[in-house]
Amino acid sequence: MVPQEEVRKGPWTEQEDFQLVCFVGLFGDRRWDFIAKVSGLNRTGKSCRLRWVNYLHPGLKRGKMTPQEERLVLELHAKWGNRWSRIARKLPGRTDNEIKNYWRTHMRKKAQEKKRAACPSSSSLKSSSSSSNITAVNSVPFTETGVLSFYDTGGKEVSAASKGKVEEKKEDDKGYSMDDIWKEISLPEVNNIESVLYDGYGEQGCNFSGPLLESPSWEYCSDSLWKMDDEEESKMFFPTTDQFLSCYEYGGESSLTG
DNA sequence: AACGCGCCCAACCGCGACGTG
DNA sequence: GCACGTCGCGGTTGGGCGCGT
Repeated sequence: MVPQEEVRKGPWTEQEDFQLVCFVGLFGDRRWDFIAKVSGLNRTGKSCRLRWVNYLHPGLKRGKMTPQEERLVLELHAKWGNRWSRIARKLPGRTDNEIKNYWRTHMRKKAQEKKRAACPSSSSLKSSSSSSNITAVNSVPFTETGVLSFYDTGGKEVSAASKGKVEEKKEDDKGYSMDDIWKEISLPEVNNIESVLYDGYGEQGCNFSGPLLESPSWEYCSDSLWKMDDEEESKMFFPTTDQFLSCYEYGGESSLTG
């Protein structure tokens, strides 16, 4: 499955993003190897999939986790351990990678804080940032020594707590290029995120049919591509090339040719 | 102002699961 | 039943950026 030419690695360019978005729009987000080939991107299907799932998917949220999401992550991690993708399915707009990264950084920090708290002698408690918002730290799977074994799966201490709503939040803290892309596609500003992380959110996958849906041109995929059943896939509507490309003013390089 | 450090996140890798011929 | 190709997941890494000294 190695293309003739050398496979590109490393950061994606806007042009590549654009191409990938186009081809995913045309062929769906299943046939990654196929997309990788026909798109002309010298990327592996794997790389394309990752880029789409973690960055280009229209339903993605960006920005910091809300306290509710943080709680949910804690809770679900305690329940399921490092099943990041599974956890991600309960957090609309969040990817497994994002959650994984979040857990890695934030929870490690918490572990250190807790460790320090357990050993007050080392009183250099400088920790600053993200601890302020988290209220459910108790459910973090610390070991008995107080040290968080980061990659230990949790599995206990499931607090029955907190199924919260995702609060509104501003997500503009980073002006990312893809945001510009979606803007270019004339999408409305993200409305209030009222998506409720209710208990029965369901294993059938995240449903972005709500306010997260940003671009009208993505309606056909926004709630199905994220985690799509085969059945849904078969029902899925794909626009024609013209329909799709017109959304992007393809060839007009008005949007994101770099 | 310069430097060092830590955080954050995008991307890669390896491996197992799954589907198909 | 087996081999091969593809996909998905979890773990890891490297670079950019912000903040503190």
